[in-house]
Amino acid sequence: MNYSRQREIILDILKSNVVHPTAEYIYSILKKENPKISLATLYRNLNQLAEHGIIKKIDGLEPSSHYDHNTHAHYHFICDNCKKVYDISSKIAPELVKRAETETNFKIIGHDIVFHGICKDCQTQNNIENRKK
Amino acid sequence: MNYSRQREIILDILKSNVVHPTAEYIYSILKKENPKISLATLYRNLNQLAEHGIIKKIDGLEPSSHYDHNTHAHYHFICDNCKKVYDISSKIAPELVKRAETETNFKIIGHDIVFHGICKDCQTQNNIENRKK
DNA sequence: CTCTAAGTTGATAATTATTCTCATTTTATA
DNA sequence: TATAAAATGAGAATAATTATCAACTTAGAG
Repeated sequence: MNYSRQREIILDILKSNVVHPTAEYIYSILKKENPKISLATLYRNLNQLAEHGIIKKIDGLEPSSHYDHNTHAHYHFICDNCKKVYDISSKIAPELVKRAETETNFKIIGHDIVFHGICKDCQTQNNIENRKK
Repeated sequence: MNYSRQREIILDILKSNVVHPTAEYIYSILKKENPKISLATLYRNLNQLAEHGIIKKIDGLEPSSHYDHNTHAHYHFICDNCKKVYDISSKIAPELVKRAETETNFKIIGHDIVFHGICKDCQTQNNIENRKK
């Protein structure tokens, strides 16, 4: 990764923000310092920084939502290979929420956990033909 | 909510699927039974079913990604009112992952937790002027 | 029953977030 | 300092989702 002034500014903005902003917000700050900067440059650099582990991209299960008829409290697992989404039961939930509430003093109404890794099918058969995306 | 044949079919498809599908996948099935059905109808009904708590929409923090310079293992809290995203530390993580692995036999590589509720600012000041979206 | 208001639909345009393309400029190094 | 690789800005393209609107359904009151 070569040096770039733009990337440095983007990283500075992220470092000075506690409430992990969206690309849109970062861009609004960015333009003050560098009105010519392109939105593509911002996205390119955010992705690049994330790939190099310098920042983290926070989102759920990529671009599109998934829909689940099971409305009981439970968690999800998405397979990195075949992209299928499985259920995981949630016995640990109440303890988790209590700890988070104590730590923050926020009122916690709900939470979602998404695990990812390799599902059983993809572990056993070297499930390349089902690779997605 | 009035009865609708389309909504019934959509719910049936969801109920017969263990690996919580995307709208796109549901639509592909849907068209076999009812080639005239509109994509808008699908999305309308998915949202409606979710609002009524009949199904669950699985995704992260709504439409746009957020970016975080803190790459240490930690969780997030998003305020339902002002939409700000805060960090929460993650002492419970190893136990959580171990339990999920035992339950599923999947290989778990990572996980994300997103809590939501009302942050401290929005609890104390009745923070209506900061309401977002 | 049957009339009517509210709910729902299909078709398609619009919107939002993000990625792609490509000619130009910048960076690192031989 | 020449040059290959990397990065940029501008704008077009894409993907997922929502909005619009006239026509059709549904449910309940009479």
